[in-house]
Parts: sequence; structure tokens; C-alpha cells
Amino acid sequence: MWAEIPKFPEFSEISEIPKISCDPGNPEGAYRVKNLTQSRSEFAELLGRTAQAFGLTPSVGQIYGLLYLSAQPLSLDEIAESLDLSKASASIGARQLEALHAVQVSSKDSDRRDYWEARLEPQEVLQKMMSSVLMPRLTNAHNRLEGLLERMEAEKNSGELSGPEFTVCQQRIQQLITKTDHFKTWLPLIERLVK
Amino acid sequence: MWAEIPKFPEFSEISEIPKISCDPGNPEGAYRVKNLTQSRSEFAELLGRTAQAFGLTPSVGQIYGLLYLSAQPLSLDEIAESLDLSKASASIGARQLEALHAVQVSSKDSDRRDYWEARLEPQEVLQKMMSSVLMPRLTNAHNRLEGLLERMEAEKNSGELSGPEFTVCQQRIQQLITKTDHFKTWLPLIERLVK
DNA sequence: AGCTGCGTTAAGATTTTTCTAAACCAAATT
DNA sequence: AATTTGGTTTAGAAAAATCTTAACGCAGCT
Repeated sequence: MWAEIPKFPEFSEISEIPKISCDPGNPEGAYRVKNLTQSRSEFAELLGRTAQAFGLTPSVGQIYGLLYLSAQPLSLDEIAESLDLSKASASIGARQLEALHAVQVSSKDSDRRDYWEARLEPQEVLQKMMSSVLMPRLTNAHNRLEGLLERMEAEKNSGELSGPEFTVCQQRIQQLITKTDHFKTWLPLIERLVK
Repeated sequence: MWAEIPKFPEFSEISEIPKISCDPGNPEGAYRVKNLTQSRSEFAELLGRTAQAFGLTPSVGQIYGLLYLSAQPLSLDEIAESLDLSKASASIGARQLEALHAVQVSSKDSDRRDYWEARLEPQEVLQKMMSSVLMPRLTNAHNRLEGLLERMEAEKNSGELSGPEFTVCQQRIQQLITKTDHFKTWLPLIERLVK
């Protein structure tokens, strides 16, 4: 009414992938990494933000970014050093990426260290995330909605929920269940398209 | 090597939509809402978690959930009261939902209050999010990657980056740009499928 | 003009997430 | 057997996100 265009910080900058803050003595976060050229560290930072958009932690994205632009596989210590992360974070992040099929570990005979290397098909990572994250969640949502319907019926019978209100709720939840199922049907096709 | 199946809490429970914690005196978060039947508050809670998965705040999802199962439009105070939120959060959340075309405001002549009502086509919300969030981000990513390529060339020329390494980086970033563009092409189609 | 009630804004508190330091375990080496 | 080294786990620190309190501005009413 009185503000023509209400300001919502999240939406005004929505095309910006969310920022990773950095220590105050070093305002340009991108440059805090050691050992890397500026553009490489920028890339890692970009992937860090992108990872957040997918519900992963920034460090996971940074690690993938580092490996993606690395000509050779890197050890945990090299990863931690390059990105200025603790070894613990590097380890956890790398293992998560492995679970997503985004990276590969290998070991040299001469060396006890693990060496990490990016898989170069990010589409497959996306696909993996869809099938291993999105799909189970949809199933879970479906089940919870079904359960909800039952409990609502009970509430109607006990009088907590009036008849007309129950009808509204029932219809709408049913609609949601239907849509969820549709989406589950389309998902595999979308996976292929993305690829 | 030594741990057959490494445990990653995030992945073992990945089908569970992330929890919203609640105050310790009241371990079952779902029941902390006032004024609502159990199943309705559960639904709001479910949508709260879902919102988080989309990068929105829980309160935004809860508000949408509340309105979605409400037979009449609700005022800000009713929203805040029902979900046990501050009026400020209710206001901000409702406006965000409006920006996403997920809800509608209206006002009665007799009453200065705004009344909020869910739009019942959640697919359109999804579509709106894709076009207003995903698409700009893809464009943004494309631009940053292009810029990166240029700066890398500079780094090669200044000797910071060796020839072979530059080649690897260039190829891989180029591949990423191509994929990004592909995805931008497919996105409108996917939007339709989802609908 | 002064009140009142509604929605918004801004600063700061709270909660949640993410990361780190340090202890720990297993294998390889001495 | 003791030591070293690489990776993992865990408890708690640090950072980021979300929410709340309180102040504000505007409109309609008395």
C-alpha cells in the first residue's frame, strides 16, 4: 500500500549466490586461500556458495571446486592447506562428495595417503543428488501427508475439527499428494534432460 | 579401508526433511503452536522444513502451511498467534510469499487489517521460484565463469599458471559453461513438466 | 491535534549451522 | 613394542541464519 516496491533483501539480490563471509582483516574472502591463483580460489568460492544453494556446506563445494580445476589428484593435507580448512573438514567434505559420486579416491602403492580427484561429469552429480536426495524426500513427504489425512479424520470424529473445515483440509492435502506423485513420475525424465 | 560404511549423519537421514528444533521444555515441536489442531500444526511444521530445503526460512513455510489449510483468509495477528511467531516474522514471511505468488493479500472495507490467503496452485509457486530464482542464478553463474576464463588467461600470461594447467582449467570451465547453457535451455520445459 | 491500531523496519538476541582443535584408532615403520 | 603418520570422530568454538523486541510511520478516528 504505502511502499510501492517492498524491499526484501533476499529477493533483491536473489541472483547473487549467497555470500560466504570472511574474517574482517581480510575483506575479500576469495583471496584468503593459500597456494592458489586468484582465479582458482574464486572458482572454489563460487562453488562453495553454489553448494549452499543445494543444501550442502560451503566447504564441500569449495573442495569440489578445488579438485575440479586440479590437474592431479590431491591429498587431504593439500586440500586443507589450499583452502585453509581444517583437515577434519576436508575429510568430512571429501567423503560426502564421494557419497555423491562427485569425487574419486585412489591410493598410490608407495604412499599411505588417499588421493582425491574430481569426477568431471557434474550432471551425474546432479542426477545422483536427485535420485538419492530428492526422490526419498518425496516419498517421505507422501507418507507424512497420508498419515496426516488419517489423523485429521480422527480429529473430525472427535469434534476438534468442524465438518466443513475438514472437507477443505482433506481436499487440499489430497491435491498435494496427487501433485507429489506426479512429480515423482516426472523426476526420472527430468534427470535425463539435465544430463 | 577400515570403516566399511562411513557414517555421515546428513546422508543417513537424508530422506528426512531436516528438523526444526524446539525448546527443551517441549520436545515435540509440532505441538508448540497455539490455536491449531495437532494435524494442522504438523502440516505447518512439515512445510517449514520443506521451505528450508528450498532456501527459504522455516517461518515462511509454516505460514504457507497454515494458510493452505485455512478455510478463510487470516490476518497477520492470527498468523503470528497460531504459529507462535512474532508479528514481524509473520509480516516479512507473508510478504516473501506474496513475492513468490504463493499467497494473496486482500483487505475488507470495514477493517484496516490485511487478510492473507494461500494460492492453491503450489506448482505455480515452484514455477515462479524456478524462473525468479534459478534462472537468474544460472545467468549469474554463466557470467562469473566467463569472467574467470579471462582472468585465467591473464594468469597464464603472467606466469602464475603453467601452460598445461591452464589448458586443463580452460577446458573444464568451458565444459561447465556449456552445461550451464544447456540447463538454461531445458529449464522452461522442466517448468512445464512440473506443472 | 492527539490517539489508536496496523504493518514495517532495524538492532540485537537466539538458535542453528558449520568449522576447528584435539583426542583417537589403525596401519606401517623402526 | 614403540613411534610415526594418515584419517576419523567428537566436543565445543566460531560464524551465519533466523527470529524477536522495540521503535517507527502512516492512516483513520475521536
